[in-house]
Amino acid sequence: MEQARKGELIEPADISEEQAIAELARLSAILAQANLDYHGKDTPTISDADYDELKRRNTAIEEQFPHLKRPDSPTEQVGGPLADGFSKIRHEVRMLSLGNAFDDDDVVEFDARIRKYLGLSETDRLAYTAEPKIDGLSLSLRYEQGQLVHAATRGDGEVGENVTANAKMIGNIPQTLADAPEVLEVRGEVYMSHADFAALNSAQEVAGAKSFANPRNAAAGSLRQLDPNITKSRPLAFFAYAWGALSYPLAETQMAAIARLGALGFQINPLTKICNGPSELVAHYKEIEIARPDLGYDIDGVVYKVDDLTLQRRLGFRSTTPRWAIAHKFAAELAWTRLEAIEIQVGRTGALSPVARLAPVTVGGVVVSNATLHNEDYIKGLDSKGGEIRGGKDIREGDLVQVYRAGDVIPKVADVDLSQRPEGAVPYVFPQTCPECDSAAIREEGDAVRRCTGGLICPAQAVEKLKHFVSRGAFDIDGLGAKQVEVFYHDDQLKIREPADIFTLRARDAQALTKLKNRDGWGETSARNLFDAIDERRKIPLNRVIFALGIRHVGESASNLLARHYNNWADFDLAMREAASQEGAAWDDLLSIDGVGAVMAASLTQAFAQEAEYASILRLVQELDIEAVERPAQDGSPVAGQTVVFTGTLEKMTRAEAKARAEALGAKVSGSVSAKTNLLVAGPGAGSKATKAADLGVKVIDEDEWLALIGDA
DNA sequence: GATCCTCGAGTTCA
DNA sequence: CTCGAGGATC
Repeated sequence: MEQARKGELIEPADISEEQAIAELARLSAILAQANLDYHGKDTPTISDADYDELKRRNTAIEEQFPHLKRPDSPTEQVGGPLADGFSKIRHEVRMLSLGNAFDDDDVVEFDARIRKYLGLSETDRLAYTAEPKIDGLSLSLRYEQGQLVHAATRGDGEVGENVTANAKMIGNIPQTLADAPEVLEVRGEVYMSHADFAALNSAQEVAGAKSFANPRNAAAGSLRQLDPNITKSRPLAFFAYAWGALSYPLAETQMAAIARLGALGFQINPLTKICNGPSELVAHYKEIEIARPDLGYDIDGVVYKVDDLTLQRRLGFRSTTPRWAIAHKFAAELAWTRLEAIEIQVGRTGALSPVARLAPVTVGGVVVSNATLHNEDYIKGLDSKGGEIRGGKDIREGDLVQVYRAGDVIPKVADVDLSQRPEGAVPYVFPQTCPECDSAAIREEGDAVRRCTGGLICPAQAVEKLKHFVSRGAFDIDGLGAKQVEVFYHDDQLKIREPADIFTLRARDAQALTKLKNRDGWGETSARNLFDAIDERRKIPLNRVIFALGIRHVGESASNLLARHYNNWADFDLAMREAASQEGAAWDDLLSIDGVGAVMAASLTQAFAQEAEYASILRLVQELDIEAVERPAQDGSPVAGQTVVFTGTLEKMTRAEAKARAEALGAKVSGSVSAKTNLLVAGPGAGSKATKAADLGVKVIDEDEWLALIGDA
């Protein structure tokens, strides 16, 4: 924020009215941005002192020219996120992502998988739709009684951002629909054409504004404007290709449903075509690939979907992707650049990860200067099973390497040009000791990663553990992000070396020579806010605490299972210590949890058996008020005391979730159907268990009926 | 024992 | 987003 430097400011008293107008606009923008940075990110972009100074200046000018006060004046904003951007909208039907195919074989496999799942032979007819995959950003439009009521971005698939006002500014999105279902969510892609993109960028240049790297960035930037008038001035368009919630089905096939959307007034892609079998799909893919440069908009692949909607329903979903669709991606853009150095990073679990430092190069519209090298074998040109990658060529410092962005995101090294290898380049020697703490770095038999054995002695591991501790699914303390934790770790006075230290920070600050509020970038208010935010988190649910401990193999999902099983800290703590011998009732009980195996159990109990680590855990727990997870009353639950078996694919919950939920309701969950079974919940793909249940006269219901039964529909 | 699926851990850049 | 690996299922 260059312009925010105090030295460049003119004294308010000297400025003209014109200058005041410009200055108020500028201050309002800077302060709004600072607010966003402060609340939304780990590191404030300007110090508290600068912030206060700018705000004072704003007030002074407003007092001098009251009539120039802006409607969005910073003085009118009371604390809190001034514009946390957009409100949130929960999608009634989740917005999923797609699985990927990278070559023709993947497409053949996709078809084979579906046929197997549906019980079709190779010769049975199975139609797919194939359409270009637009490279923009997805948007969900909700219409009620034919009126556009809201528009939301994909977000994390569950909750998106409310961009209704902006969506209404997009020319080819209808605001009203004639003859549509009472509820209709239309999904599609917002994009910008090449011509419009070029025109926008030259206009930006003339106006002295920054230009966009590519049409997708331009489209994303234009849709996520707080001022809809800016969106209006940007040439955005929308292709419809799917739907979410619906009051009645649009058609019986994908193709007909899309045609219906076209008839309702949405732009649909003319290159959508019915294909029978993998060879026709691939043929259409090649056609689209040839047409690609002349389409006038960016696409990054071709999407295949099972055409028959009944079959789509039968195929259902995996956790984040539908089984009935796949995206066949075009080869990623490649670029050659020099690999300047290989550096080693140490992660929370001690994993040594090699990273390539590259001479900056543009790949797919983004400047890349780092790339992941995964592990020791990857550098050598070996894959996990001892096979070869890059034709077995190893990577050396100084090499000319070809990089691409996997999934258009993560930079990787695709190839090495041996003819350009500098003379004297030697094979990379992977360190055998931790570069941060010099402890031995050991690679377990059969493991791909080498790990630092320093444990808590290793500063890198300690810092990464702390970063994990304050991360989103864990303690998530406002104003204490990864950056701050690292600073505090190294601070001589306010040292935060383990989680418990966070909670003693306020008390220790009171004793410190230089109090936090007197330091650079801090002030009275921000220091107090931080201490308050920390105190607010003392009361915390058990599952978050377990996750925050950062025990290897125990992530968010396992923490939820454990918390539900043990219900409160005292019981969990006791069980972990009793199970330390890795035998006996407590150990068996731990392993009986669906989703917990021997490896995870051993990792867990070790953390509680190891003296220093356990002491650190106790110091933390002492500072907290850990909430037991709610265990719904079991009395009167419709499944209390019953034995339930799940089989087939569950679509709305994982098997582990289903089991935990059923147990919470007092049911016993078993793995096989027997005479004692009361109920079988069968998803698609159920096999022998369903047959056996029928033989034994056990009641069989599907997932939806189950959810309705337990009142979770 | 093979195979499918999900989770955990690590990674980049705007 | 992707890889590796743990866990469940057949």
